[in-house]
Amino acid sequence: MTGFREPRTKRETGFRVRGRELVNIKNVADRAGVSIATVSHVLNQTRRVRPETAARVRTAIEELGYSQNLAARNLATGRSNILGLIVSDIQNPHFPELTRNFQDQALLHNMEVLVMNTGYDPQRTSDCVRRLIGLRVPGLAIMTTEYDTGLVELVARQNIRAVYYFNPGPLSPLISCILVNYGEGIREAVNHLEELGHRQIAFIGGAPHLQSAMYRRQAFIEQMQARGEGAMRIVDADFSAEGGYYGCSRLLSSAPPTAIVCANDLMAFGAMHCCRDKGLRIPQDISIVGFDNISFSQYSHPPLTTVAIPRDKLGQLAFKALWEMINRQTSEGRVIQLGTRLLVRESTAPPRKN
Amino acid sequence: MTGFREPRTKRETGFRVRGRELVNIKNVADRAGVSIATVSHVLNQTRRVRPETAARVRTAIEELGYSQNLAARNLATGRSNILGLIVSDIQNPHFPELTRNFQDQALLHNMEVLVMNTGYDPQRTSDCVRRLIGLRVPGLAIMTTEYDTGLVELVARQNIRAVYYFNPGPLSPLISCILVNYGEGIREAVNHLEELGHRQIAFIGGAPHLQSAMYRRQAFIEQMQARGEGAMRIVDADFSAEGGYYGCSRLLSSAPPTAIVCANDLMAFGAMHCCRDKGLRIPQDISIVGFDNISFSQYSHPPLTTVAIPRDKLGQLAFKALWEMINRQTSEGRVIQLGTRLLVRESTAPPRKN
DNA sequence: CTGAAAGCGCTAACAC
DNA sequence: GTGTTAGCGCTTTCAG
Repeated sequence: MTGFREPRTKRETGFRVRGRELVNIKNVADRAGVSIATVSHVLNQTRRVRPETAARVRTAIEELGYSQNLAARNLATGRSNILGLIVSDIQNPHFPELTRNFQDQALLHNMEVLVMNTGYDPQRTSDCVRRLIGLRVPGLAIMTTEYDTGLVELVARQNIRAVYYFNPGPLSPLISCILVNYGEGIREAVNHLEELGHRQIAFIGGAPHLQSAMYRRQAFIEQMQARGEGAMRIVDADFSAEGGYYGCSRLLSSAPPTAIVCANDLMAFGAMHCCRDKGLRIPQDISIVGFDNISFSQYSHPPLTTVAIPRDKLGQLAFKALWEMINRQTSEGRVIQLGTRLLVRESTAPPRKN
Repeated sequence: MTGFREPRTKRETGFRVRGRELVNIKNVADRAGVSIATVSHVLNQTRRVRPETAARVRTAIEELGYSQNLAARNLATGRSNILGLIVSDIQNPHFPELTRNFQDQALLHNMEVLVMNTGYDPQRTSDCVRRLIGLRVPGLAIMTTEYDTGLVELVARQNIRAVYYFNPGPLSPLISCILVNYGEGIREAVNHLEELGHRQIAFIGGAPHLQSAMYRRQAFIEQMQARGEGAMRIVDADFSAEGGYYGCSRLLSSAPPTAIVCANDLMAFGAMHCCRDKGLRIPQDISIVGFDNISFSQYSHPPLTTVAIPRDKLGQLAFKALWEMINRQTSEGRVIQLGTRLLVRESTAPPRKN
């Protein structure tokens, strides 16, 4: 059936065969005069090794400049030390802040984080997931609010733990989520403006197909209706500063409102800029409220009144929830509800008396 | 010497032994009625396969929901499909912009990007490199300006291609770099202010141990001296908005300058904020210039005059240089010189007449 | 155009 | 406390 063949050439010189390792665990073992098992165990501290032996191994590692091949390790153990983190827009400061906290936590547990960017495209979220599946990541933080149908199932089928930033449906030992109470935040914002005396309040939303944009938009509508306000104007933009600018310019083109609530800070920046370009002073002529409390919001001029998501916690909580599932410390995923807090700063004031 | 032992249990049921793959290349091969080799070649298009055979394989892949194990692939080929990107501060918008471009390019070439953050700590740069070496990344973009001695050598010894954001010493087929002409940028900034009539120009620098901070600081000193200006005040901060704020407050505490050049935009934001807190109007009472042209600089109020690094190109150029080396399209690394351009916006104006 | 099988570097079960 | 070795899933050489 098949021909017999001499074993292929093995490493004989110090050079690499077929582009292989410069120095591997075998070399270290030889140098230290121990078996490769011992080296492995010293490296991973997976069983007791006599101190002198361990020291010899470590010396050999040092001398040879050995570095463990993680691909091999991952293959042998069947799981990778890389976690996936998928975000909507790495250029929106909200996400770097989250990313940093997530990474810092991961680092403490010797995990790497592969950050992927979808640009708010649900299709790309699934693409990213597929790529991460190939890497056999043990866990995934999907911190985008947009997703294709079937995404959650795709992940679960691979037995990968995941934390979502939206409601992924029924929980399981593989599924957790972090839910921000967008509605409450928007309500606070509207209440604040109403209490200041505003009646013409407009809203600049995110792209209407995004879940998080929908929630905020819907909450705005409900709150305004509850207040019995008819004068309610809504434009949809795209969560970017540019979008905020153009959204605002549309609002100002006829019957300008006295206050604008923006679905995120980035759009609020754009809106502030637009207002000034039209000669409106903030907050004397028009009040602006943002959402997210990205670190820049306090450095804008005037400092932006915004609905704060506890962003320092976001990345940490996501990691923690993921880690618990990966290490099976929970029989079931978690639902983490995150409240918001209105930070009143100088971009809001009572409307001008006419 | 060693005992004989029956071969360990093999996969017999559809279940996993020792936590292994749910579906692997073998399963696909069996299902398609071909050999493993054929599946591999269909997957990677590394040799001609009869169309019908290929189709059968693809059907099997589809039906089984097979996803290639990249750890195994990487182990077998001896190189990973992950590139490392090390940045100083993912929360400084300069870096997300760079990151995004780099990642977009990488994606086009089926590469993943592992982004790591050093927080401006040179020690952490080396740590990151070591972790990436373990992953056997084929290439590394070290876009930090701070580094330990020996870093370049550490990387080169592992035969890893790298692009640096500083001058790494002699080039080699493994080493490229992107050098921003900081000095020229600072000179433009100072010239601009001088031409407006400013004589008391101060400087807020980055952390003094960083190379990029040094360059900018030095250029400022030289340019001021060349102009024969004695009234030159310099404070060192840390490239953050907070740092800019406190640096500025120190400058304003005695003999306030009429203009401030900041070593990056983030510090300029902080400085602007501080000026306003002290009752100074920008630009009437004091002019501010930034450096980097992060996307927010045009949304600040007033829009920030800044020295622009062509940031859209930065990530792309870094990737391109790396890719060329990885594919040995160049016999030698590249030195990419990047010029800057002063964007005059509304944060600068002639000094007030006394 | 296709298949068999060696081997990538490591882990972990088993033997001593 | 330490060593031997099967096997992780894949690529790729060699043989048809």
